[in-house]
Order: sequence, then C-alpha cells, then structure tokens
Amino acid sequence: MIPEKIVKSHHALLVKFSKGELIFREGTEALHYFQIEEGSVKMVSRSEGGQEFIQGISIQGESFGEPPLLCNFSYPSSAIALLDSKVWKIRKADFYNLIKENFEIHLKLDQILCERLHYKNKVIASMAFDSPENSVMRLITLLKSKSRQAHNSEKFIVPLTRQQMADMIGLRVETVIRSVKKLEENGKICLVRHKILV
Amino acid sequence: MIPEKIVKSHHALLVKFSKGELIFREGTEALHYFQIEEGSVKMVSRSEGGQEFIQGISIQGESFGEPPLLCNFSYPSSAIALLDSKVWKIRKADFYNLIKENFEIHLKLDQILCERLHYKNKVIASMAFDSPENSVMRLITLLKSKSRQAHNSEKFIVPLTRQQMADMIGLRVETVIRSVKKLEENGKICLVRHKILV
DNA sequence: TTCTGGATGTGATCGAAATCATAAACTCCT
DNA sequence: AGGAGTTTATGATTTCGATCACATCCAGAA
Repeated sequence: MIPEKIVKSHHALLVKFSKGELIFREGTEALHYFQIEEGSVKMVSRSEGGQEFIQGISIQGESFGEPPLLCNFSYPSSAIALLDSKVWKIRKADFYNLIKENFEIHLKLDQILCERLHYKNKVIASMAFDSPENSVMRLITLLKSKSRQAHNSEKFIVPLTRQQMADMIGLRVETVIRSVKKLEENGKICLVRHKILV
Repeated sequence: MIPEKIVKSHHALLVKFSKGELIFREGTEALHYFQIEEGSVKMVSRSEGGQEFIQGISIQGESFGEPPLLCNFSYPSSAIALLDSKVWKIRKADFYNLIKENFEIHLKLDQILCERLHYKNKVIASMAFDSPENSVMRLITLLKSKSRQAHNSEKFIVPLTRQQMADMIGLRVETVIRSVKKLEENGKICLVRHKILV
C-alpha cells in the first residue's frame, strides 16, 4: 500500500522468505512494519491442541502485523509465508516518522485497519449465528469483494483450499467440503475441477 | 478519548439518548463521529432470526462507530444506548479536519482501532477452538484487562448479564450460566450474589 | 508413464451445545 | 411489603457439526 519510493526513503529492508517460513511468532514483540513486495502471507493463531485459525491472508502490495506496532501488545498471531515471498521491513521508529510526515498514508493505514475490522465483524457474526453453509458462502463473498477492489475481473476463483477456508471460519474440512457441495447444488456457486467460482 | 475542548472546537453537538434508544442503524451511512460523554452504548449485529450479536460495548469517554467513517461502507451493526446517555457528535468533514490537524489524536484513533482488532482476534480464535467454559473465561479476562487500563482497582466485577456475555461470544444463555458455574467450582472466578468477580 | 503426497469426497457414529420447559432468585418500583 | 419483570438456574431432549475411517481424485516429480 505504501508506494515503493516512500518505503525506500525510510530505511526499508527487503527480506526473502521461503514458502512455509515463519516471519514472526505469536507472543513476540512487534519491531517492524511489513509490506509484501511479492508473494503472500497468512496470520495464524494456534490453539493448545495445535489446531490453527487463520486470522487473515495478505497478498502482494498489502501490509500485515501493524496493530501491535501501534498499540502496546505482543503479536496475537504468527505470520507465515504461504508462498516464496519478498517483504519490505521498516523499523518501528522509522514507520512512525513515515506516518507522521504523510497524512494521506496515515489515513490509508486507518482504512486498512477499518477494512480488517469490517471483515472480522462479518466473520464473527456469521460464526455466531449462521449455518456452516452460510458461513462458507459469507467467506466466499468477503473474499470476492476484497479481490474486486483490486482487479475487476468477471468470475472470481477462490484461491484457497477447503482446509484453509475451514481454518478461517472455525469449521472442519469435512464440514466445509459438504457445505461447498450443497452450495453448488443450490446454484450459489460453480465448481470447475474442484475450484470454486463465483 | 478526544479531550472535550478539542471536541467542542470542532462543531460538536451533545445529544441525549434514553436507555434502549437506537443511535444509528445497521446498513445506514456513517455521517458522524460519536464519543460518549456519559452512559454506555452497545454495537449489535442482528441475524435474520432476530438473534443479536454484541460486537462491542463502549463506555464513558470512548468513541464508537468510526470504521465506516474512515472507509466507504455502511454501518455493519447498530448502536443502541445501554443506559441513558449523552453523546458528542462531530460531522464527518469536521472529524477529518480534527485528525488532520492533530497527529497525536490521529495516532490515538489508530490505537483504539488496533485494540478493537486485538479483542476481535482473541474472541474469534476462542470461538473457533475453545470450549464454552474457556470462551467465557477468555471474555472475562478481556473485559478485565480493558477495565484495568482505566481504573486500577483490586477486584473486577463483570458488569454484564449472562445474556450479554452469551451475545458477545456466540453462545446461549444457558450455556454461559452452566460455564460460569463450572468456573466457580474450579476456583477460576468468584460469585457474589450472582455477580462475577475476578 | 508411474509414483507420491496432498486435497477432496463420503458414510457412520458420537458428543456437546442448542433447544425446550419450567422454576427460583433477584431488582426495581410504588 | 407486595407485585411485575428481568435475570439466573436446572433438568430432559434433540440436533448438528466434530470425529473417525477410508476412498478417490489430482498435480507434480522422477
């Protein structure tokens, strides 16, 4: 989100992570602003039982892990590269200078936080009172609307596995698989070679 | 959160709401910043079945309903006064001027958004993989830590009914009641005249 | 091609929370 | 002190998603 030349002018470092690599761990202190130059990253919380919940997925051009940078708490979840990725890192103090000097970027940051809150509000309400089928549909809709903001293509292909979807709304794989089937039967979504189209 | 004199210098209006009164409705456009001078307010999403989910509760000195003001979406939930309340309203354009002129307040706004995200992250993860008992305990802990920031009292009294707690974590009253009992049996909380102490 | 590991699909069973019904306790008002 | 309305409490039953077990499909590598 922050233009590359501004990023670079604030002592940014471009760091590479391989697929599956840990970028920062739940519970540690936030020292940097992160922005994806290339690749994608998931934020995950883990239960004692090792089960994981995906708090969000960020793609090229997006930032992640800002909240603990602005407030005073440790990372509530870990960041893990979903693909081989290159990530800009800016030190906390430099990042503060950056937003202080640039109101527009500061405002953009607010918007990102607000969109994330919006997403959480929807997911959490859906988890609270929707059937699995509706939760899955809601997730698909949210993913689609997010992607629409970027490219305005016709059909949207859900770029997630059933397992990942399950981990984003607190269901089991089998339940998501069955829900997806039902959604197809009802004509809410299309399936092409197991890929979900909307 | 915004000091009264700054609020006043930006064409703020002090509005009264009686207990139970609607302040704004889910789905409508956001036109104002709101800050509680006195009383308290809940943000609720409603399901088709009329069931409600409490997205958050704001008390004296806190703001609410900012996200749709900064982004471009309609209110994802309704705001309802929990008590007779007095609320400062600032028009959207005036609010933008306010944060543009005042970096510290702008930063404070970010912190509020981040804290709210933090809360959602915790609740959503708890809903995804904790037992009802643990979800209830987690909610109590979160409420306590939030209150600690303000007044540093010894024992924290949960200021919510079982029903309200249930509506904040997607459980039924009966389940919350049973969980609270178990938590007391295990010595995790104290009960005094049905009030929860931690 | 064949192999392999991950992803998807499907039925059977189990269990925990929702639901239903009803009672007791507490609060607030007059 | 009495009564109305809310909040808390508790048992019985049902339901739906988790769990388990296993089969199939598919993409990529050798």
